[in-house]
Amino acid sequence: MTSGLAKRIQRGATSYDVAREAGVSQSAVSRCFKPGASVAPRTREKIMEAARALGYHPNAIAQGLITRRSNLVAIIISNLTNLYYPEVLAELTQRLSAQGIRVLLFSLATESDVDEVLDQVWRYRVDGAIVAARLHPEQLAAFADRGVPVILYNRIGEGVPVASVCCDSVSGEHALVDALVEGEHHVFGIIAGPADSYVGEERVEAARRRLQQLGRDCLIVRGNFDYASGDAALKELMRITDHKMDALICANDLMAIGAIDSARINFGIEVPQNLSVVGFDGVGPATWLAYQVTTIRQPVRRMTEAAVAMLLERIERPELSPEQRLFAGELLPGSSARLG
Amino acid sequence: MTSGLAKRIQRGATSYDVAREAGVSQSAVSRCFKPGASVAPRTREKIMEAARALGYHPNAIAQGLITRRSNLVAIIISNLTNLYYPEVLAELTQRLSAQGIRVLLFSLATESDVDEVLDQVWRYRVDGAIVAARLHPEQLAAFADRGVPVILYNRIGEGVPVASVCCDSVSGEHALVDALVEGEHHVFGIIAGPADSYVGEERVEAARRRLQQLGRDCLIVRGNFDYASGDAALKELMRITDHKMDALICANDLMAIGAIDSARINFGIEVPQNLSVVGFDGVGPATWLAYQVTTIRQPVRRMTEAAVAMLLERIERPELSPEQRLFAGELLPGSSARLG
DNA sequence: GTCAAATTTGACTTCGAATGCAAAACTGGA
DNA sequence: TCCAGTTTTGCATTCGAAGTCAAATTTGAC
Repeated sequence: MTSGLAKRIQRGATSYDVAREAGVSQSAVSRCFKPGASVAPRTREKIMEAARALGYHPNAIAQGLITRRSNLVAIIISNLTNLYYPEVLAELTQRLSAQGIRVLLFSLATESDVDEVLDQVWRYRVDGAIVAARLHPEQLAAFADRGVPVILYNRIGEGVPVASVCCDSVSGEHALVDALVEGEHHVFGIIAGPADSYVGEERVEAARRRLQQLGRDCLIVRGNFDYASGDAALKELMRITDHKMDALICANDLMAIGAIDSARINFGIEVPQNLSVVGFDGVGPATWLAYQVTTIRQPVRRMTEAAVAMLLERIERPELSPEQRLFAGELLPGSSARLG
Repeated sequence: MTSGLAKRIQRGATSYDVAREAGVSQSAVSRCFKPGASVAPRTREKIMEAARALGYHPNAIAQGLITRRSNLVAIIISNLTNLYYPEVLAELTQRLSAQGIRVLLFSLATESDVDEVLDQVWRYRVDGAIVAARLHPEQLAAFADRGVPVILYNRIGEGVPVASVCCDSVSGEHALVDALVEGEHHVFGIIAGPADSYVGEERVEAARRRLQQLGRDCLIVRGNFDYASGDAALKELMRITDHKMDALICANDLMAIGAIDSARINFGIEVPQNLSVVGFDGVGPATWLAYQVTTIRQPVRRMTEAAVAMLLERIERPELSPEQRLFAGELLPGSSARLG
């Protein structure tokens, strides 16, 4: 093994190296790695042998340049610490991988990062993007301008038509509210999500409307989707209802869990005997023995599958219309609420 | 705006387009986007103006090809569902982003995927990799062969010298065991992690040894790092100790939580009055009111910071030796154990 | 063995930005 | 105004694989 050869391996052998080693042209090597190309069996064998010997792997960067297909998809997620997203991310990544597509991950710490992130997204010429973060209409429009298909996850393009995959907040909250009302509750509280969360607002609005339709009032306190804010919001609700609240609707499971712990530990309230609590998402801890939260489980597998399928479709056929797919969640009865 | 121009924007304007628009050469455009290059102020202005008008963003793919620097780093994680990893992933991604480096994410569903993942890693000519998954020695060696720096996260290269960042299992478990022994416990149980987890084995071995040094026996049952296996392992331990176990050491927090719930709910055992439980990691739920797990909190921020710094150093200077950095965890006293 | 058809192969160009080098354009001092 | 020195600019080449097209080879029918 010459030093030149060793260096080649270090830097990554090229198709020319393989061609020389196998005594063929670079074109032949290229064809050999392209499924369905015309290469004689003997030639293919020689080339594969040489490729193995040199540790050759086609340079995806060079491929991307000439084919104008990077096989990269950007996944943009704002808060990975929301227990719901890691599962989504793992599913998306594995499904995309299975389709021969790599994931360029962008995790946003603050809103202001978005433009920097988009700059990078454009630079890498991604074939598409899946977004679970809040983007401005102009930012969404930029995707369309550049012909980069996007799928929004659990949010819709506000004002801009964008393809999206969502879990139906309205039907989910209806089911929860109906069951709570059947269960003979009198004072309803709601813990909302942060004001900038699309699903948070949608869920709360759906619950509030349904309660209204059924002739019930409710008090709303804002949280920010985490455990501590569930605790804090519960305290606030107990204060303003003079401890009379007996039904609590939370915009996600994590706040429901915070509220349950707070009720039990800070107030000595029994859940569900004296207070019914319901959540939304169906994340892991919701099913723990201590909580068994009554909640709506999002069909994550079906939703991620749809997101990937829709994205791939649009990469192949950019003219497809911005379909919105809405998935119904499943009511997990749990035991954190007395239902009718 | 001509149709040709519109198309250009669609496909992504090139430096030639910008050059033509600004009336300069492609080289000038290229220099204009390279920090510290020599461009006259007036020229720079013209170019930037044209770039803005055309929505030009340098093609990172083409840059990567010519400079042999993709500015991509692979992050390989086996189980994102382990509550500990999302936090690590978010930190790593944001820190790398801040350094102008993009993350190519690989999430492994099964062991067997590793070789496919590595194939892709080679194809994309990543500048480096951060690995929180079990790789065979030959797989690790492949990184060295190709001159791609790797940092292992919470594991070390078995047999192969590889740079790594770990949280010190031994000192952590020593602290926990010492405190438990001080707390007058008599029957010790351990819930181990899955056999293929490096940190799992290390933690259990450290705890077992320390107990032995202090003259205590212990019973070990294997779990797999999730909530359900904490529950199952607790049941098993209660059975084989004839309900006499009064101290339980878990290889991670999630199993500790499963065990606490199981003890309280399935056996009516008070924690920590009748049973002390300790964990490891310091993940979010460990601090919830219902648990307040006595545990070792890993210094995730410092660890991820170190991992990124070490990786960047090695990308610049590949000859650097495979340093191992060990971070001490912090004992979170919690209230799931009676300590001395 | 011949010849047309089918298959396989290689030369050459392309993708878009970076860079060495030489030419061009400035700068300021005399 | 001229010239040496400096800064700015453009030409031409490069990175590595894909794809077009024409040349070379193989195939098989007669």
